[in-house]
Amino acid sequence: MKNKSTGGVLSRVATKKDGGVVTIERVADEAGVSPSTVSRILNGTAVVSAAKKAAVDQAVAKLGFVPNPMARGLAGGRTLSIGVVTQAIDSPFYGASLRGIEDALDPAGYSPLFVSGHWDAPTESRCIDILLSRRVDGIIVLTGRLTDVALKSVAKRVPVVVTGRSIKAPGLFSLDFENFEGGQLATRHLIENGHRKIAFISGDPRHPDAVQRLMGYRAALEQAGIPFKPKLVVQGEYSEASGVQAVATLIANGQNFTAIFAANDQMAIGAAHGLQRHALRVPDDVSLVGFDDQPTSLYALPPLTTVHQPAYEIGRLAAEAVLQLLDGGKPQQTVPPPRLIVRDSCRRVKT
Amino acid sequence: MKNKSTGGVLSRVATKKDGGVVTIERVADEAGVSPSTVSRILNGTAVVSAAKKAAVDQAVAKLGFVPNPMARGLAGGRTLSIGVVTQAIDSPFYGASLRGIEDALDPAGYSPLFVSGHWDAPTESRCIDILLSRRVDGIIVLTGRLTDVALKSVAKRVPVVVTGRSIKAPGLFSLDFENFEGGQLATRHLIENGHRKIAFISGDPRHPDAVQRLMGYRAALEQAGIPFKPKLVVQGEYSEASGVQAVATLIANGQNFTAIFAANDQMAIGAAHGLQRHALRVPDDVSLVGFDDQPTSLYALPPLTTVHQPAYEIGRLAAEAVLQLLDGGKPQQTVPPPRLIVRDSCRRVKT
DNA sequence: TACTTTTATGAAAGCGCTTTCATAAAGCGA
DNA sequence: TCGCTTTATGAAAGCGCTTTCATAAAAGTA
Repeated sequence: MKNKSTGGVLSRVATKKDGGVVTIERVADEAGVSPSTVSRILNGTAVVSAAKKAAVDQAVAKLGFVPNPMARGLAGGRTLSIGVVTQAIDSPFYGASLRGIEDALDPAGYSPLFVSGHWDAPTESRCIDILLSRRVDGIIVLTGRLTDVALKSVAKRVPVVVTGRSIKAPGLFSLDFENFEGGQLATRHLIENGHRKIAFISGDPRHPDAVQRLMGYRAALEQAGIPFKPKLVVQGEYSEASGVQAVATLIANGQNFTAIFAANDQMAIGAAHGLQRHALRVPDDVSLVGFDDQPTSLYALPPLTTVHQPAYEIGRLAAEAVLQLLDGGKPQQTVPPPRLIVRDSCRRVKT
Repeated sequence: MKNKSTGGVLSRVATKKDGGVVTIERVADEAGVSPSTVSRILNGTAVVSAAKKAAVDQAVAKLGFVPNPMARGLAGGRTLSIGVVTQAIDSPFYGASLRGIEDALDPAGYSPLFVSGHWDAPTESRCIDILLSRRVDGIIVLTGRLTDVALKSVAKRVPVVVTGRSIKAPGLFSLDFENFEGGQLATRHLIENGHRKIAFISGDPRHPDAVQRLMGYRAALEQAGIPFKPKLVVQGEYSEASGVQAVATLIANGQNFTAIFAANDQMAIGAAHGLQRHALRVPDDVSLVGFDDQPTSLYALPPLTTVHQPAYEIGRLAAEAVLQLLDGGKPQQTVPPPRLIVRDSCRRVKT
């Protein structure tokens, strides 16, 4: 009882006195049943008489027994761990998703194993190898550069959930955000505010989501009868620096614009920065819209109008989906639709 | 050979055709030696004749053998995984450290297992239990709220490296950043620029690092012969929102100040925001210094002058330290000293 | 050459758990 | 009540690896 203060395992694992590590066998002895029975109760694998169950539960509590995940994994072929391939563990956007994953996995007794792909297909492939070699029970891929084919092949080994695209395959579930609609939403907002010369800072065209946002931008333009002007589109790479650079390019090219829509918040922040270097103020001279709604965008100066992407939610849903896949179920989750968060970085333009 | 394209394990693990999973036994058969010998070669546990080693190496390559970490862990008592207790996996600051940890652990064949403590001692304690129950070989605690005593007790079970404080104990290594000096540095910079009314937005007094930064602030004041004014210190909690709030408090209290030093960048950004709400401009009306040098601070408007804290480096060093601890060595690493990064958020004040 | 000591290698015993497989007990219909 | 299926439980066989322990061969000593 004295150990209660520390809360749990902390006081029991690998303690040599009191006769060594608490194993399932010791629990069985204590409860007067066989190890098989203990295992069955622990995993709910079979019906066991109420009396024995009570005895075992009590023994488990008394001894502070915690099953050894390694032994479990070896014997049962499961590791209770889910591999998560993220692109950059320190990206503000992915961070929220990771937390969502953590939160969903924890109650199910699963642990996430994070690896970073660094936006690079070979690295990502290596990451998956590492995860596979660690025998994870399932894999979550947060966007990434891997081809659909490669993913499908991984899905033949373990259940896979991938975000940011939509493919269907056995053992594979994809969770796509409506990037097209998001792009449309943002652009439309600008148009409704009277803007007609709207620049777009795009992401890497190898990202499906970047492409879709661009398509959304073009669609909104078209719907409003505004001709698409290729020169107003500059390619960035989702970093602040590339946002700064994009603005420099736009201005160097002598482009005329009253608004900028950046394909993510980081580039929008960079753009704000770049604009300031050219003595252009947001929103007085140029309106600005971002994409993602990262927590910090609320504190940008001025606070950034942006398309909200439910990063935390996406992580949570992805985790729930693998869990279902593992259960042999058919996941059905869908990501909430994009919402425009209107803040102070846009201004109505007089026509 | 056809499998080469995917790069590795991907093509081998758990493949049922070709006779099932490749085990050490199959390798042994292929090489014409016993499993023991293969194990010895794989781990370098004993001297083995060059001929057999060559045969085994070849068999390993041919079969694409990858040892099962679970079996390894069960048999050898090691998991080749390191638990990492972070406070918030989605904090921009910790992200960099996590990447540092990842980078240092990977080449050694170890994998990090991340769990979030959410700045809460009981949660943190539970996290450690989870890690322990997963039989991690070592633990890295990034700051956190746990008492020194609790940490020492954990260190009795597995090697522990903790950042953000300095305690000495067997099996425990601490990696402290010179927060005091950092605080001094920032404050001194402000003083050198003619400021005498310098407000300080502190962190939670339960964080040793927050306290030390405050001490540094006071020390710099004292050295300059500026009397310490308690009313100029407002407590925040390391979030943007609390920075906004702190400025509001300062102003509501009718405090007079020409500069603000915030104990972290997030609060500094919040403060900039709060100042703007009161029509105060940075740096024209109020100079601002942060702490941490988060990547985004470069893109704040104006770019934030701040104290650089080598987050990535800290993670890397911590990981190297656990690895050494596991090796039975005595880690010696020290964190690089704080550096002031001067950007545009400060202005010289006329005296 | 006959002996002891060292060395490379294999056989086998676990690590702690899950999961058949077998079995004794219980339930059931007639 | 008897023979049948159903059910709860235990014994035991692994999961894939590491690590004693034992042993045959090699090396060293006198």
